[in-house]
Amino acid sequence: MPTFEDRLTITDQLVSTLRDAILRGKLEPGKLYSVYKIADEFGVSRTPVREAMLRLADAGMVRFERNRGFRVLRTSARELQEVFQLRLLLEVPAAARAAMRANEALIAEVESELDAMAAAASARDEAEFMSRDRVLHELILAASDNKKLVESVRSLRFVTMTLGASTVDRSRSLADILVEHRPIVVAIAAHDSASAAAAMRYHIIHTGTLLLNQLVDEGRDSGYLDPDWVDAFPTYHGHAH
Amino acid sequence: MPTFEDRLTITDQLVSTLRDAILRGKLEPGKLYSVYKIADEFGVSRTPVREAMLRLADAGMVRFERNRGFRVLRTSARELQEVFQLRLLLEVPAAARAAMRANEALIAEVESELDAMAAAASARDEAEFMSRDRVLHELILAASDNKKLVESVRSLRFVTMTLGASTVDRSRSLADILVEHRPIVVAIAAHDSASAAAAMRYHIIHTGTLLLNQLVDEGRDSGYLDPDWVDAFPTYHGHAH
DNA sequence: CTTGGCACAGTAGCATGCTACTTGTCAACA
DNA sequence: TGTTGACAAGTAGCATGCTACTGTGCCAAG
Repeated sequence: MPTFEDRLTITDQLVSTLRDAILRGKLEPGKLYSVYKIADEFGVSRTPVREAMLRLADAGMVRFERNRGFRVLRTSARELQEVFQLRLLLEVPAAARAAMRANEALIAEVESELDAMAAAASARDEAEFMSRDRVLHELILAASDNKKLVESVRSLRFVTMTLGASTVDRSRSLADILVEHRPIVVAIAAHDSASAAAAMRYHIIHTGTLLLNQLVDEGRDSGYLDPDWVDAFPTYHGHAH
Repeated sequence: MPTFEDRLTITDQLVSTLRDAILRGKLEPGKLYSVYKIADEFGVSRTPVREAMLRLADAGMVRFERNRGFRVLRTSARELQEVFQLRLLLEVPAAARAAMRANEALIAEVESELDAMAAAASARDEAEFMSRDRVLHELILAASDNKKLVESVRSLRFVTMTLGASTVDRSRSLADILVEHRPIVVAIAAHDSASAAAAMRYHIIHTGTLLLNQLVDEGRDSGYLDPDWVDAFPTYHGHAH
């Protein structure tokens, strides 16, 4: 008896839709919205909208304000630093472990994903590129055989993705980021965990630095920034470079 | 004008209450419950109960089953391994950083907490002991100055706390666990980050091993267990021991 | 004894009703 | 002009109504 996979609830669909809306800037940070209006807009009742927003509130993307509405939260530079510090702690060892555990199937997958990223980069298709980037990182994380690790990083990444909608010339950054991924993939294919770790570390540091600079350049968030955030935690580095 | 702190919503109160109920075994793992009955029991409507359970479902403590109820999930050995692998990745560097950043205030706090743990241990007050243990770990994590790190570990710990209610002689383990905390605190007070990392690593490994063995001894979860889970990820160790 | 189907009770998911509270407006007034 | 205060609009939070769906038990047919 083929038990059908539970069909998605309206709430589940709204979580994705509304999260995308926030990430794409359709719901603007800092502004107040109401469950009433969102529900009308989507032609559903208030309940699933509220439940979806509560999930996003849990993830730190919005905040409910009693009897006023909910506010889309602006990612602060501080948060960005915290996220990239955690990604260093999690993804660098994960890359090393992926290199240790890599089999032919995984190697084929990551190489295929890298090719797709290259294609998206030369096509200047930023959305596709970012999507492929995410998948590649998740492949590497999944290879470490720890589901909670994958979930942790996934939720961390949502925080940073809010910034993707800003209007900066990315053509160069896109190529840059691509170049950083190749040594990770190569190291994994060669079962060279130290190199994989080093390459992943370099990549995450570079990406984080770019995003932080972007935030500062935009004049947002004059708050405290730790210039040494990269070396805040002692970590497994792979080899020095 | 003293803006009063928003009074807690019923949902917020229920999240704590119901989570405690699960951790204390009042809601039994594997059993099906219904929002209807819980709502009646607490004298509130179904909505806040449902919203609270949805938060716990997000945290992985329960799972809703369509038109059937919600099931309290049993922590599997697999999950336990994953949690302790992540805690190694996060708390060991955090301990090292805490040692680097420690000031008089922090040192006083952790030492005070350690004393309280010792008192609770000799009084065989397991609940108090576990509570102090949690606070000590959170102090160390908070010293790393990364709120998302604190939150990540906090949610990870909830998963393992489900096991606390089982009936095993803990008097020895209690003393054991206390002994492991002292070198962490001493290293932090001495600003010796390598020793702090090594002590934290040893502690987490020992605690994880104890809980895993307990699970296996109880015959639960015959599933796959990686005997080398400790060394799965290359990490910063502090010094060898 | 086995099988099948059929009524029945119980539930999540969604829709909607209701209320206390917050904020903004604007007129009356000092 | 500046201040106040009643009033209106809008909202989250909670309560409740409604429905399609699920598993269970009974009973009859084989």
